[in-house]
Amino acid sequence: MRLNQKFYQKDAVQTAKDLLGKIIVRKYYGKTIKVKIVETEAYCGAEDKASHAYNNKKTKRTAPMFKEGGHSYIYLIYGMYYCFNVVTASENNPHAVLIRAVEPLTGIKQIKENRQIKSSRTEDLTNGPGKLSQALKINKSLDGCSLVENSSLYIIDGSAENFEINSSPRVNIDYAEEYKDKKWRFFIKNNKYISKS
DNA sequence: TTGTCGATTAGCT
DNA sequence: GCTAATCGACAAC
Repeated sequence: MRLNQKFYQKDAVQTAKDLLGKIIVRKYYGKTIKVKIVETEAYCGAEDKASHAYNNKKTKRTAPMFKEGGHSYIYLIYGMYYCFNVVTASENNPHAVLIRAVEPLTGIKQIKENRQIKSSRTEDLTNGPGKLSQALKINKSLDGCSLVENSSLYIIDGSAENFEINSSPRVNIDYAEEYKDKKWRFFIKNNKYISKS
């Protein structure tokens, strides 16, 4: 079942943990790809120095972060990769969860078409934020859309499997001073699709 | 209008 | 471990 509005109305840290094990559904040209979320990072409100929305900085790029929980926030990084975030909490309270890695479930043929990599390892297809966006054909046209209403990108419940959640400091945010050591990166323990050990 | 640089990745040493 | 690739958002002028 699709996750409802209420699921996203929590702070980013709580939602980041709750999103582990959930399924992202991506549809285009009549094709469907499903992947399981195995790694996330929380970016938490105006106080978080690692966040693009630190100090309530609202710009053209960060505007979706100020929407109500349940919208997407997608931006271009390093001129070549997109990062996919899920906006959480309430309107004008800029929380977001970066999806860092997923495990392919269905549509692996489509994913391989989108990725075009030399490596034959399935693990290399989606084990990083830029990789999974490429794999799912996620781009600016989906920026700011509602994951509760949109029919080509949304998130559903996972299976009732049990797993253990690990946490660690977030990746590549050395500039964030006292916030860089916060353990706001969450991942499923022992899953081989996470981006780094 | 211009210059800087990033919540990354792949390929090479 | 190191670094090029490649773009638009952002801030300074």
